[in-house]
Amino acid sequence: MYEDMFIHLQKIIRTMLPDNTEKMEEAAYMLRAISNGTRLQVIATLSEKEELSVSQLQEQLNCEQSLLSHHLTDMRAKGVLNCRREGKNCYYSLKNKQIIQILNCINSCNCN
Amino acid sequence: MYEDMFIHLQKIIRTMLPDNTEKMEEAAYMLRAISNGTRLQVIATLSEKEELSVSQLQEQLNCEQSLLSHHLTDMRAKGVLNCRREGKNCYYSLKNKQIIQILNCINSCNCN
DNA sequence: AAAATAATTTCATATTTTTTAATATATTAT
DNA sequence: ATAATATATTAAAAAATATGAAATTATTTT
Repeated sequence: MYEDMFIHLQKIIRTMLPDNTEKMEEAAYMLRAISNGTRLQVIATLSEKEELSVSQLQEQLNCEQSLLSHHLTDMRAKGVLNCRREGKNCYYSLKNKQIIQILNCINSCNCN
Repeated sequence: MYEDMFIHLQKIIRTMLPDNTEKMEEAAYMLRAISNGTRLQVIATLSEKEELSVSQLQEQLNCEQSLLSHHLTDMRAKGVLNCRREGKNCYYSLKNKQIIQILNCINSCNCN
């Protein structure tokens, strides 16, 4: 559905004004695609391992097969992840590594 | 409940590893506190106007009274917003302006 | 071709989140 | 004290999301 969720979200945020209800809804919709423990784990794992099959992810995350597949399918549909089939396996990777920055930027803000 | 959602989220992210399920869940929980159109609107509006009463926000966002109140109450509980009573009015403000950076950083990342 | 493996899909259920309506509380104005 | 205004709370309904089980598809191995 979405080519690249990060770029998409970025575009929305760039052009959004507080009173633009639609844009805000869309940005929220994108954020919700990652606002889940398992999904954050997927993102964090793939930021380290580059590419992993569903079963490899399953092992790492200790997540039930079907549930993980549901999450992966949806994250792919929303442009968070990429998927490549090789034989029996499906290898998932981050569509855009910059998505990690959503986490990193929070990390690197100089607070007081 | 949470003193400052941003700081809290920051701490979690700083110390989180892909395999730390609990931390990931907590980070996701925090992100969900802002992954909603109305809530993003509140944040964006308060980043411009500093402090607004519920009815002022209501007007700006064109959001039903009770619904807005629910959102505000929850965002306050999760440390996103601050609230100050003055007479009949309750003035809400961002607890930590850096929360805008969650949006801004997405905006300012140099892509590809 | 049958069995095995990897992953997705479908469907039903559970849980969470959002929304609405009605009521309650707190403060100020009359 | 009563009425009016601003906001919060409670309770219920509606909508969205997450979860798990079973069936299905795709590919490889035997």
